[in-house]
Amino acid sequence: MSLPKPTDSELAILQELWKRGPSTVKVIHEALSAARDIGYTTALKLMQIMHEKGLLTREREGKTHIYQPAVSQEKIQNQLLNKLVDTAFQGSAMKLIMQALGNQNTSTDELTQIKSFIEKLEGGQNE
Amino acid sequence: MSLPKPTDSELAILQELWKRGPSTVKVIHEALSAARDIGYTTALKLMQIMHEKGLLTREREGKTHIYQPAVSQEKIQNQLLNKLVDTAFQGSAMKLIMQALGNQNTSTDELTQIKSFIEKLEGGQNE
DNA sequence: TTGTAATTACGAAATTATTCGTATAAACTT
DNA sequence: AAGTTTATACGAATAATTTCGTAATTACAA
Repeated sequence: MSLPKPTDSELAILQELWKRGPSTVKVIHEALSAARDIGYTTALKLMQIMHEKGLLTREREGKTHIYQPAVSQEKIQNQLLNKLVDTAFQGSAMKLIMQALGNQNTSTDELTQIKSFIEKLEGGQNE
Repeated sequence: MSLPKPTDSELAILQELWKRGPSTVKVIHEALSAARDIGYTTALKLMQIMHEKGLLTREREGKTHIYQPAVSQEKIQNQLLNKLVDTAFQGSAMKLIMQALGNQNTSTDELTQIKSFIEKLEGGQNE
């Protein structure tokens, strides 16, 4: 049974939690406020919903709740990546990668890193 | 002024149109029906909305409309890719690429293609 | 213990996306 | 021309997401 795909707002909250570690609604609300107007109870409600869905765990600490992601960043990234590959790139990860390489102006340094990563993969596959 | 981001249903319709070329609602409806249950008027309405939004152009031919994408596949792919990089990979295309390479089990042949594509990019950047 | 501030819980409004029923219009058939 | 078929247009129901106001609860302070 797989986890529900986070909505855009939910993903923004997960990002903050991955970055900051376990946090209160207050902290997350302040972080989100930097990027856009959002009421406190809106942030609260979103986090409550995420908790119900199983995207977050929480723990009571006095009167407040401390929230944490219940899923790894990598897992969610892969979930979103798979979806994009399927819906926009005809299921071909290679197409997506080429497109990303071509249009995201990656630095020469990064290109080198990617290349050596590929070589490592090739090594692994042959032996 | 940029084009609106297509929703999931809209993207599915764009995919069919990119694949098949200019098509009627009837044809698209049949294509979508292969993947999931969807009423004819639902498909029609979606395409009408996409036309209003500027995602599709259309031309009358007798009593029917022939629809076409008003945007290139590449452009939409980049739009979605950019969004994913921003919202899920901290703005780093390289992170996304590495993640895709690691988890989408790309074949050795494809890896080679990607590598030579990178080399071409590196060449272009240095000269 | 009463009051105040901070936090959560709840419910519902607002927004966006999806779905489809019914009415209307156009073209073809007889 | 009247009837049949095929398509569009329109409006509204349903569903999913986002939003926030208000009430209840908790902890702390006076």
